[in-house]
Amino acid sequence: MQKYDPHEIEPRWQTVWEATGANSVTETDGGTAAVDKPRYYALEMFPYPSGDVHMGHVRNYSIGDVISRYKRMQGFDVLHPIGWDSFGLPAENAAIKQGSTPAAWTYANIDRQRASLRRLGFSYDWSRVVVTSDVDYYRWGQWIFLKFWEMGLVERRSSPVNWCPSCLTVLANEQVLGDGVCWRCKSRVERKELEQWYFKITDYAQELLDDLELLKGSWPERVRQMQANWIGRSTGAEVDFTLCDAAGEPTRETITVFTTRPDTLFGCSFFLLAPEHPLVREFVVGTPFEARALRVIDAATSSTAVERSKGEREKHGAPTGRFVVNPINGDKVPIWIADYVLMDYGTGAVMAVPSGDERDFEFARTYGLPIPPVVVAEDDPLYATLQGQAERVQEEVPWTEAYAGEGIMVQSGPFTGQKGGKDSEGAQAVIDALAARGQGRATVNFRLRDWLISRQRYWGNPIPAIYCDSCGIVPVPYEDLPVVLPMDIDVIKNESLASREDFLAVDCPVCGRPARRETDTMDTFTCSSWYYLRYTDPHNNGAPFAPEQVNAWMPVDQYIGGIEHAILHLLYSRFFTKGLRDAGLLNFSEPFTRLLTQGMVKLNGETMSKSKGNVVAPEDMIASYGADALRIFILFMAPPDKDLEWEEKGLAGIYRFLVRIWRMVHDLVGAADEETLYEGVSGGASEGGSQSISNAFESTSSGETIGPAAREAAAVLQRERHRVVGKVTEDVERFNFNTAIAAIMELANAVGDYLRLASSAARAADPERLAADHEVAEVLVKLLAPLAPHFSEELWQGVLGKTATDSVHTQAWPISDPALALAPTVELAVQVNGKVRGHIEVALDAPEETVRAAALAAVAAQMGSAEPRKVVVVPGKLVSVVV
RNA sequence: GGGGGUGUGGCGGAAUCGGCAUACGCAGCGGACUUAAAAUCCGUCGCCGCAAGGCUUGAGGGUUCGAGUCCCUCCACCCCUACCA
Repeated sequence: MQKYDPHEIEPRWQTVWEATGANSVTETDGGTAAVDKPRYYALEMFPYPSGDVHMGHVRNYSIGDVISRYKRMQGFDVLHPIGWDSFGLPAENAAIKQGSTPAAWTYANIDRQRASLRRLGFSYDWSRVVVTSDVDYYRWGQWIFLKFWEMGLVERRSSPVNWCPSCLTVLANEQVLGDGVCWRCKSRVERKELEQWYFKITDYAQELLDDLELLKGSWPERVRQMQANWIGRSTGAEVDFTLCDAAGEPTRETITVFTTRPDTLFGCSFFLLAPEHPLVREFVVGTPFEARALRVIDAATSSTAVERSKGEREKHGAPTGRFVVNPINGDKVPIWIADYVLMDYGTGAVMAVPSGDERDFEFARTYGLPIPPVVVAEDDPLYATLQGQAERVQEEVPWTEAYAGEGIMVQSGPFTGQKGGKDSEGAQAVIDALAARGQGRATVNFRLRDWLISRQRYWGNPIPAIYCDSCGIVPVPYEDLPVVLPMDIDVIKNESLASREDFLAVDCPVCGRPARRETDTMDTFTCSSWYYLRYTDPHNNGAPFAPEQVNAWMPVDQYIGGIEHAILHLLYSRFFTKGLRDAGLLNFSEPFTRLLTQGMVKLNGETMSKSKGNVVAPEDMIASYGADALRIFILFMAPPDKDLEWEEKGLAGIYRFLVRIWRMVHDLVGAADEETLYEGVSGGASEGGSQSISNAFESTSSGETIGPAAREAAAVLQRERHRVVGKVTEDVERFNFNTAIAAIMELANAVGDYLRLASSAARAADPERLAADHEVAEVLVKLLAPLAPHFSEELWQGVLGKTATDSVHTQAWPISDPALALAPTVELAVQVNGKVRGHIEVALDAPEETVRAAALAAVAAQMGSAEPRKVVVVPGKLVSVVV
């Protein structure tokens, strides 16, 4: 018997599988002909080539590989691709640090990661690799940009953004550190008004929200909730307030606000504008209010969006000296500037109702503004006081905080007495009254903002636009694509696309005169928003993908990745899918039918990270125990969606498990010899010895038949086999890989019990026995095939005597016969008053009366003279006696 | 503040529909084998107790013949999100 040597076995099978195209899909003629196998698209989020493969990748890709291999054995034609998300800022930073170019650094990392993924034995179709920084890919990203532009989904407009004056680029909010400095150079980030490119994802806000319903049950609830919150739909009303001139007289102009509580309109005692609101300066310049107002504006605008939301909650504001008229009651209320009003939500203007809104309440207290109560809880003493009161109370309410809940409207003119609250009858009544006068209307607001996609960065996909002095901003014609990104930009010398004349210079496609190219590149999230579509047709030279290919494979049946992408990547991908559908290129609306978000791999309760110096390198683990053991271990230690605690001893245990199976399979088919059968484990740090041991073989008179205890063990094994096949199948379907592996271990334990009792000589002498044993060995190896592919293939072809054309990975998944999993008798627990007091063994099909009698007899002693009041018989489980 | 989640032995975890809590593994302990060690194999392993027995799924209550699981109250921790009008 050969020793289990993963270091020899694993590379050998990897080479064979690649040479035979074992992991490619079976369709042959471009996917147009019907394939008799059902298709299955298994996808893991592709890696960013930031360095070596880490344990998070191993976990992510192990999950995907088990699903892929399992589905293949179930008879599916499986698409299981891999690629690299290779544009992005880290490449530029690393290039500067290492004196290299982003391209050189990126492609070197891809090569290293590719080698690691190969060593792990993942069943990728290596002929379909997609690398987003390859021109063959990103040119189609440009094509999609143009398509979206054509559809009106691209917009170039001005808005306040985070700007790093040292890096000379806009930064995403998450790239601004908590104290308002650039994550890379630590210089102070500024708010700047800049023209940028946007994708109008808000056009799809409602559909992106509605379609989350389609994903119910197949996406984690958490992710659906996060997306729903992010989209943030609010129902309410727009209300038009009439603006007064500097003298305080009403004009014909109005300012519109959005509110979710029109029922509180009578409680509006002041009116707020965001510091960035264009009207603010107009109001205060040259007035006594100017100095104070400017201080508030400066303080608010110099801080970043992040700072403004994370800093202390103290509210700052200043009066503008102007007034508006409340359309519902004609009240003239002052306009203030407030730093908690956001310019980019709603209209940038807010009607303040301090009695009904916590923030307005705080602001009113700070600046001594009135707090008239308008919606009061019925059981609040204030309700009784105000109910019949004719005169309006503008003074402070006796509350210490605003009341934002449901209640009854008071001091609200004709609406007094109606129910108030969010989406209440009162709210609807107020909307109707406003609408009748043309001063308001029901509306819906979303928190979702348009997607700012332009970056002043070199290492990204160039935006295909041209600036012409006479024609303005012009799209690059489709036939002129790709706009090729120069690979040799010297980021160390601070070179950029803007400094490259050969890139910049272009003739205007409309008028033919000299023009300049756009030098901004696209956010890398645009690259990852459609890569899964390209996998279905990765070498297409005439289009991003052919409709028949993409529609045949998509949507992805199972998507697997980290929870950190719960919002951005997954939302952007959903948007792209809907956009491309509306472009007529796709016939589906959601890209990922099922989503699994895997947990993190931790060490001593902490996330592994280079900076903490607690990284466990997969390559080291492969070197010690092999890829198969590593894969099983990472799946065994926790359910896939939970964080898992790394423990090297656990990995050694899995290695021992594999060695044990290795021996058992040899033993079952009579390929083991006493000399080597129980040889020591040679993995890890220890050297193996070669001591054989004598087993407690049951002695038989002739040595040619197995004894009664062994026969019983064989019967148990047979039942275990069917039970475990059923259990593993169920568990893999549910992604409970940890319990699937535990079940295989249980089968191994049954095999061990059997082998210990039945001598190899006795087994060899009985052809029927030998055939049954061989079958058990095959089942064991097949169950392990998705988990430990090399190990299983070696046993399949090397020990079970199968041929190379008969790979274990093309075998049919084993079938369980539930009837054969059942023992002839079952043991039932007998409870007396809820406590287990005894056990009985009864025939599987024993009638209830028999079971009942046996149970009562078994606990007669415990019951004493007491008469049973009630007896509950739960077939196959227990008998519960009440006395 | 809002949303989501988690709490079970020394540790990772199991219990899928309300039915014998602690499967499977790790660590530990005892034994066999060995000059010895490693490895392997066998046994043991929730807590208290010499035992009989009692107790045990974050705490407390409830429903039920029966609750880790369902309901109520509370505690702790984690994640996400946040001046969204």
